[in-house]
Amino acid sequence: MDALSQQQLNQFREHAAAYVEFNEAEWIICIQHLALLKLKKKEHFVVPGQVCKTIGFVLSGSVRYYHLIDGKDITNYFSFENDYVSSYKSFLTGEPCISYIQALEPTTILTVSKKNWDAMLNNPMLAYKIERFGRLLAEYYLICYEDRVTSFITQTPEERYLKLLESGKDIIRRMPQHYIANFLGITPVSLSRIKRRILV
Amino acid sequence: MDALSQQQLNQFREHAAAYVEFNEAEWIICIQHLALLKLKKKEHFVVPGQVCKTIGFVLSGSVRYYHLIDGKDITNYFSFENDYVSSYKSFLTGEPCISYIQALEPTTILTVSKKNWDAMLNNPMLAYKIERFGRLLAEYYLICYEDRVTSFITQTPEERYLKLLESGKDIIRRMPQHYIANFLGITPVSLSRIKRRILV
DNA sequence: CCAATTTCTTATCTTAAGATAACGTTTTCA
DNA sequence: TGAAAACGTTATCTTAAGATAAGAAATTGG
Repeated sequence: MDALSQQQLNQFREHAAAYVEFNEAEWIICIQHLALLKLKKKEHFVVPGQVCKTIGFVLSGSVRYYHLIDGKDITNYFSFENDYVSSYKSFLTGEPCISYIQALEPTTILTVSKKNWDAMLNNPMLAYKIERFGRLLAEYYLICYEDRVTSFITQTPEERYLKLLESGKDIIRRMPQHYIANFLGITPVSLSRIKRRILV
Repeated sequence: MDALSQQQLNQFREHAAAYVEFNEAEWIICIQHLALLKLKKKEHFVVPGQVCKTIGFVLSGSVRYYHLIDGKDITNYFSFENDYVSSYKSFLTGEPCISYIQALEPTTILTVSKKNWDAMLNNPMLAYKIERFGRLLAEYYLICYEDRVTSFITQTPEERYLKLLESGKDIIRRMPQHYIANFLGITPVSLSRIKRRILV
């Protein structure tokens, strides 16, 4: 486990500032709870059966969430630089994960272990701001997932793909098509057909 | 806007205790920020275009979240007694809602307006516990939505229905089938066929 | 209590997605 | 750099979902 550079800490601090700003005293305590995780391409952040013991902030690189169902690899989600990464359910509840999270390229992640997360929540110097940070973070992802559920309920695969073309530039640009297909809830073959239908 | 009875306040307090317990001093301030909303059957908690200005706790009754897409009514979600109800995205961001939330029967809801919610977050007596309450609430629904997205990605409609039979007793028992169908991401006709397939 | 509405099923037809395999292209990495 | 793996498209066949309509059963509400 390497040490975090000043630049990496600043990158996180700047993005966290969207939720909560730490003063110097708080920040000094805070950074004692952070660690750096480097993943090589294809290394896993977590695998099914394990409890996800950390929550991470992607400093660089990208990860993919996926399931293996009857031997088939099904992509569920992506996180890029400046996104957070965790199997939230497992991290929050302590239940084992059901999905894989894998680095798609060399990836550096700032991590907080569950132990340190709880320590910060119990540290009077930090508790209030960490509660707030946690609330805003959970609310952000709640909204993401709410939107995604709505898209499954109200849109066709073709409509979901068209929407992704508009608002999912990172995913479209950086992810292979068969991952995107799963993310949209369809097979790669089906996405290929949709693309052709759209051209006509 | 009627007053909340002691019993209604206790009902909420007991359920909120799963997230945070208020002492008497805090509780006295807290209840000044709560209100009671009674909805008749088919009345709306919020409609598209409106900003959702309250978050609610269902004391009794039930509500349905739905969209009108090309004139078609598509059910997205349900809340029953002791669930929370809100168009979270709209409540949290101040953007207009995109869905309807409608009472399915006479329904009583304990509500907190956005103004009062923010007031509690800014009240030093309450801020910490409200932040915590908000975090745990958002985390709870985040996990619900995460599971639901995963079910769309990894399961067939038939598998989703079988799972709901196991773990969605309230929905199965109390909701008409065409609402359940939409909730599963399919049409009512399709759900009817699935039910027959399962019997054979 | 009865007419109106809602709900569910069934049937038919259409459309699109899943499964599988083949093939050419691109990428990977040893 | 060259063999292997990964990727995207296309074709075929199968399966299931969507659209629509009709009719029976259940529920509702005046």
